[in-house]
Amino acid sequence: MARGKIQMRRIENPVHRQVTFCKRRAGLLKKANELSVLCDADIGLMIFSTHGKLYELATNGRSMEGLIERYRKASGGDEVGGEGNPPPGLKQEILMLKQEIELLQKGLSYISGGEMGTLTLNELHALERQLEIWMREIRSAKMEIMCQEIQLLKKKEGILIAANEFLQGKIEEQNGIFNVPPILTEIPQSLTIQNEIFQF
Amino acid sequence: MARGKIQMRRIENPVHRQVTFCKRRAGLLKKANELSVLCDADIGLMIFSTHGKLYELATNGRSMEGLIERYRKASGGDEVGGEGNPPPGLKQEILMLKQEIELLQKGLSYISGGEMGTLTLNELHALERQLEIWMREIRSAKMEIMCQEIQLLKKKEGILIAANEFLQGKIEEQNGIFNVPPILTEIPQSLTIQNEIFQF
DNA sequence: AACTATTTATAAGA
DNA sequence: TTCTTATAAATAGTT
Repeated sequence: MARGKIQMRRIENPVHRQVTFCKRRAGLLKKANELSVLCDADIGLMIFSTHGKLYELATNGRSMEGLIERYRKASGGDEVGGEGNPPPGLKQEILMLKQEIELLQKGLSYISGGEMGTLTLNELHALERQLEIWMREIRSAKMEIMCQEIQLLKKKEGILIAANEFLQGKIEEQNGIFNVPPILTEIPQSLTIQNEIFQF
Repeated sequence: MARGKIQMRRIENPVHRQVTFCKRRAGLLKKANELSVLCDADIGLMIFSTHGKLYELATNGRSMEGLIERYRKASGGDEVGGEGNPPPGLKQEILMLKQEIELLQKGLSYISGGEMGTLTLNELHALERQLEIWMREIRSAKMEIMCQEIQLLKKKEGILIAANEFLQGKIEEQNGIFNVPPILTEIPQSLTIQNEIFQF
């Protein structure tokens, strides 16, 4: 928000990221406090830095524990922990997933400052390949959702344009000789919804 | 912050207060999300309106419950622990990993032909970001290992070349006038071990 | 819900 | 980290 816009995604440069974290963390805490004071709201805020350090705020003299209790009551409370339902045929799937997660756990504990040498180069390769696959799958899932959305919006667009033309006709019909210019028969590219959807 | 400053105390007019609550609540949630995305931080935010209504945010695909668990460990920390004692500070790590795995499991069950609609687009975005981070980390871990290996191999190469030269000298010395061509004083680039390592 | 005149927040640079 | 400053964002008061 200054000296140029920034893209809303993870800041790659670690120094920049750290600086921004400090500044925006302070800003966020301030805003939370202001909202609390101005509107008499109780706010609990927990911020965990990438490395796990905690920054917290509980406003109006509340304790975080108290707010957590209230959260539990307010958020629908006790989820029935019960199980009752591995859809049959999925057990295979689940076993496979467990294995994949096992690999991932190993990878994560290695990555997260765990002991060196826990993972071999080969295991790292396997992990990387797995991640690439997952990433591709996630991307295509995302794409599918977005495409559906686009289809829907295009359909809506078509309907609106048709309606517009119809109304246009009506107006011209009623006005007889008055010549009313078309209102919207084509939507400028820059306003097309795709641009919003793909900004993620 | 507009059309005039306001005092930083409870807004008395209930209508103004409600309007401001809406606007600033939206702003706060947005800011929290931005901090999370830009700096890769996990954030939990609970807002209770004056009348007790809850508004919440848990970023990066985390669950509020998971964040609360992490909060408990990070803040008070009832360090007693039963057993052979995980090196302090690692418990944080473990909690974080548990959350990541939670997210991953969700993602995997979705990916692996699970029911559509289990994951929202937002959760997919979070997953994708997480995978990208892991991938980067794995790649740099791999790089480090490979670089070490290269160092090692270069050292070995140096030693072998030196030994080779030494033996060469010995032979020439013993053979007197016989002129034996050098066997290996330089390793052709194409045979250097780097090429094998980097082909992954 | 929209609209803007202002106030704030903050990215980049030092 | 802290300060500065040009700019982007948020938002108070109004319609």
